[in-house]
Amino acid sequence: MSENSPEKEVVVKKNFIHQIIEEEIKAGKNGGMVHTRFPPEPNGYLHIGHAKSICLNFGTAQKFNGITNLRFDDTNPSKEDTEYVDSIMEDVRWLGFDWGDRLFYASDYFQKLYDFAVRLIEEGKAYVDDQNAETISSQKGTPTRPGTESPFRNRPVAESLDLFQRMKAGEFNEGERVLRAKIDMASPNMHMRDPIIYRIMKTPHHRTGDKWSVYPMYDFAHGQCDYWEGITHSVCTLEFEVHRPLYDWFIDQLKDSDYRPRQIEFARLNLTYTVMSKRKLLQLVKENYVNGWDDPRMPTICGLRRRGYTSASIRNFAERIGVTKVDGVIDVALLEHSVREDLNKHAQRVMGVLNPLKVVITNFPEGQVDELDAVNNPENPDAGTRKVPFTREIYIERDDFMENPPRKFFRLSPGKEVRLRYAYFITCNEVVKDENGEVVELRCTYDPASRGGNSPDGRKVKATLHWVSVTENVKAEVRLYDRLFSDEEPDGHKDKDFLEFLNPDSLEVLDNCYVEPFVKDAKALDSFQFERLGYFNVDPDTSSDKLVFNRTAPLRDTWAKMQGK
RNA sequence: UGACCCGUGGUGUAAUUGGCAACACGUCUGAUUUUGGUUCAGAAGAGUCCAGGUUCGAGCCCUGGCGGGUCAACCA
Repeated sequence: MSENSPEKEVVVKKNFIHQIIEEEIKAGKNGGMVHTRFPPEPNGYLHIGHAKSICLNFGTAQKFNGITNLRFDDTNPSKEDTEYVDSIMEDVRWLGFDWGDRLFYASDYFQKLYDFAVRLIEEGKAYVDDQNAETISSQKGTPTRPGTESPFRNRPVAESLDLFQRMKAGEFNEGERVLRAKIDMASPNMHMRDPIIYRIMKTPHHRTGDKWSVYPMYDFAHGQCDYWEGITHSVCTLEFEVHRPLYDWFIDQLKDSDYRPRQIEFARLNLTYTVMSKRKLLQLVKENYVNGWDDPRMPTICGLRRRGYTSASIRNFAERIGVTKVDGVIDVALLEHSVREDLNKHAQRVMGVLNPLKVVITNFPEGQVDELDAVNNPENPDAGTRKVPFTREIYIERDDFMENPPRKFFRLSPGKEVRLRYAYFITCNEVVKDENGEVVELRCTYDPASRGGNSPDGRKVKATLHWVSVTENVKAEVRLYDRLFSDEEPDGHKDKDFLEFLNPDSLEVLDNCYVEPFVKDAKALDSFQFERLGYFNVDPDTSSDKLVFNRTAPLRDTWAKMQGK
């Protein structure tokens, strides 16, 4: 119904990367071509932080009439899997982006990468090191102290060549030898201290099987892939800033013209009340703190989608937050605002009662069904109207009745008259309680002249209540979500684990809810506004005999806010 | 004590590249309303981390501090 709203395209603001590109184009660089790439590692599901990167990479290319490649950075078979490849493609597509026929894998370049490594050895710019991980690491030095050179650093080229070939042939065990670039063990940049560029791995690769037993490291693969694909702008997050000299060093060895990809770093997205690291998200899933990667409380793309977020709202959000090198934290309220804005314009309105309280209209004929007209979306007259059945017995929201109301409570209470949305004015005459003193039923009378919601005598009422017929309805389960963590920055505490801040009330399941018949044929992911309550969408758990809704976001609620004070 | 990066209302982003700080979210008023939603009108809130300097003029340039982040995986 409103999963996507492509008609309203996102206005792309100018950020510092666009500014750099504009200047380059003015200077005639790359013949005015802009070619970006989105390079996920297939070792987890995409989250809202990746969405920012996706929108940046694809959006930037679109802005400058360029193109974007999708490239899986699959250089570590021990962590990667095709399960993730599929979900990543689905998510990028759902976000509304298209890589055309430019789907690549770092593994496509394994042979070229290997050949390039051989060339570096031949040129005396790389060597095989026989030392183990601990030894190599101890020779690395520290950020303030230079490292020491490996005893194998100056072994004959022929020897390195032979050993590297035998590493590839599988003659050695994992960890026995590595290939290192010969750069500068005294560099103030740790990444330039003879970085390891190939390691032995015997784990089968999800695409190349057991063809290889040596795999390139990220630093040795990424820039070269960019180069071979003709990428002009290699946009990545801030933590790769210190890698840039190494990225450039490899390109320097490789390039045979003026062309070279340019790495530009930006700040990754952080959101209040959530964690964003893949490791932590994986932990939440593995240890069952949530129900899978697509749990609607997760900041994953699939979680947000299941929660009812539209791709348009995520694209708008990505645009709103901007792109800079300042690493900060975005208020989740901005994300929530983005969905409400989109859903307000597009969501079908419907009435649903979450915590039912039975109301008997004593002067309404028994057995009669009154079909009333209701507006489908006040923001969009073209959405038309529908019929809602009204009967002698209805449900209203428990919160909409108070026996002893405070001054500002406009809703129903003994003796008071309110409007039932699209139906009639009713007055509460009697409160029926059970033996515990709990209100179990209200007995009201209606004014037949107020059909449709207006009284001919011009009488005003302060409140309009939503309602659902006791006999004409669809029963449903509704899942209410709150933030997963109770702390603004759950992983921002040095002395406390982020799990300590898990919100025990992040999920509330209501299984005695009633919705008007209109929703009976709703399909998974369809979005609705339950009037006065919020936006809800149909969960895929829905079956033919059980309708399940997720609350995407509540409506702004000034009454709740007043009470909170 | 090293290298690199960053520092503008509560939060995020802007500022025609040197011309008296704007927009969004949030907050608070008020109006409208058959959703205490939406919409509309308005308000409060920073003098741009600090100190010097250049200049008629600095958030933008220079110098020096201070604060924060990243980097010592055979991860990406």
